[in-house]
Amino acid sequence: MVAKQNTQQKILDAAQSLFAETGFNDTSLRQITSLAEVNLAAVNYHFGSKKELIQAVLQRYLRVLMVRLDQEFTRLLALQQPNNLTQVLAVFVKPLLELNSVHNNGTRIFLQLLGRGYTDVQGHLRWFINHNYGRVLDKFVLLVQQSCPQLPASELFWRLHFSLGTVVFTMASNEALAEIAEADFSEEVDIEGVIQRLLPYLAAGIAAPVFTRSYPQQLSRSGT
Amino acid sequence: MVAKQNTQQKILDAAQSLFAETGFNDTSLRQITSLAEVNLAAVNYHFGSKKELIQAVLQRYLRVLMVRLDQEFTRLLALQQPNNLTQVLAVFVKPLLELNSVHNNGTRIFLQLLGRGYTDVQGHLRWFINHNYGRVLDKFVLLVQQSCPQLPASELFWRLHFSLGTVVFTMASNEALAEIAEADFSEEVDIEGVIQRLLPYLAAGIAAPVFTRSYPQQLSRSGT
DNA sequence: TTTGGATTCAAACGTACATTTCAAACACCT
DNA sequence: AGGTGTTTGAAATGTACGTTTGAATCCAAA
Repeated sequence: MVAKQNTQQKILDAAQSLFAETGFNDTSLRQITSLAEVNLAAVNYHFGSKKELIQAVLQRYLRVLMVRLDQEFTRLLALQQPNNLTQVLAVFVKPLLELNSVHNNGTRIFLQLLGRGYTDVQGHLRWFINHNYGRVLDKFVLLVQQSCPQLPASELFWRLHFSLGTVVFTMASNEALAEIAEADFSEEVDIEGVIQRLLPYLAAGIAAPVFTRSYPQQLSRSGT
Repeated sequence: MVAKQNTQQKILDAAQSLFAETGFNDTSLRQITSLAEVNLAAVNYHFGSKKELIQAVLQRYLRVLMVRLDQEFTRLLALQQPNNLTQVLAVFVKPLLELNSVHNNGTRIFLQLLGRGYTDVQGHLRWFINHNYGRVLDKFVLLVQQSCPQLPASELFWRLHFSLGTVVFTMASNEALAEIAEADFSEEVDIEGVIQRLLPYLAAGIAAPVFTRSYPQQLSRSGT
């Protein structure tokens, strides 16, 4: 009984690190089982397939995160008043940082996994999250809508996905960026610092004045 | 002579589409040569290896784009005065759209390739671009610095990479996003429209007020 | 028309992968 | 202690990949 849990945990722990670092497709079961020090067949025995292992790795975090996010969103919605956009975005911070209780560096690993998932296996993770947690995310969209009533729905759609891209890419490149930042500015980079740098950027981007047609015509005045 | 060019072109054309759609690692030479209707060995004969094919695909666009960007950056720098940030960002638009003359849908394909390259093969493309075109990009950073003199260098570094993430992720997910947008808002989505939507978002994010330590403490007080 | 380098072709090579198999080892229950 | 269902182990299976090979074919210059 203990042994089974142990093997599953060892696989999950090894898998998440390799997945976060190298991506899902570029990490082999042999690398995972070798790092986890378990037999190659253990993955298929305990999880069925590589695909299901990927889901299990993500679910370990998503389950915890989404419950917490749902709480926060529901709380803000209950206030029955428009909330400041930065406030709305800031509710992500605590639930995300609490993922460190799921596992060491859980926040960083989860966000890296998210980045990998959205770019590696095109469309799959997007569908999975929307299918399982769409109701939670709808609350978030509603909150943003309330705090930016001037924003058309389609513009909001694009800007939220721009923001998703910002987060996801930043986290997928986290290691490289942190290295450069430490070399060029000798500043220590932890995941919380990056998140805090992200918030004002995202808030300003989402709430930016909307584009009007006259805009690009002005720009291209010196040519077509 | 004609035949050789023809085969190389056919390979490049087939490869770029598949790379953009499926990613570099998840596209096999067999898929490429099958779509191009050439022999499997042709890739290794004409390009040496898959890695060199990837570089050739990217270089076809990078060469054209970087020359044009360099022109624009140099022109703006010569003005000897701070330029509006939106103006600086807008200089990307024309050179990017001119990639459509390299190939049909060249702009979309190149940006998708860029997205794939920055996330698929971790660090490789970043190094390649920095190594070959670092001097061009430095001019861009200088321009942004001039238009946002209040921004510390390290903050600028992060925000430019946030922006890179926004662009790159948006383009890598372009197809999925366009589908959703058309289904939910029945709006036609072309690459130019996405770029024009991106500009105000990026400009606002980059120029956002800088984060201060007291900031999150204000937030938890329930309102600004 | 012959020649010789450039290109194409079918086939094979070696490697790595996810998954399966089945016997051995294990843990728990009576 | 003995039997049962669960877990582990080493090995094999079949598939797909990037690359290589060497003969066949093409094509322009002699």
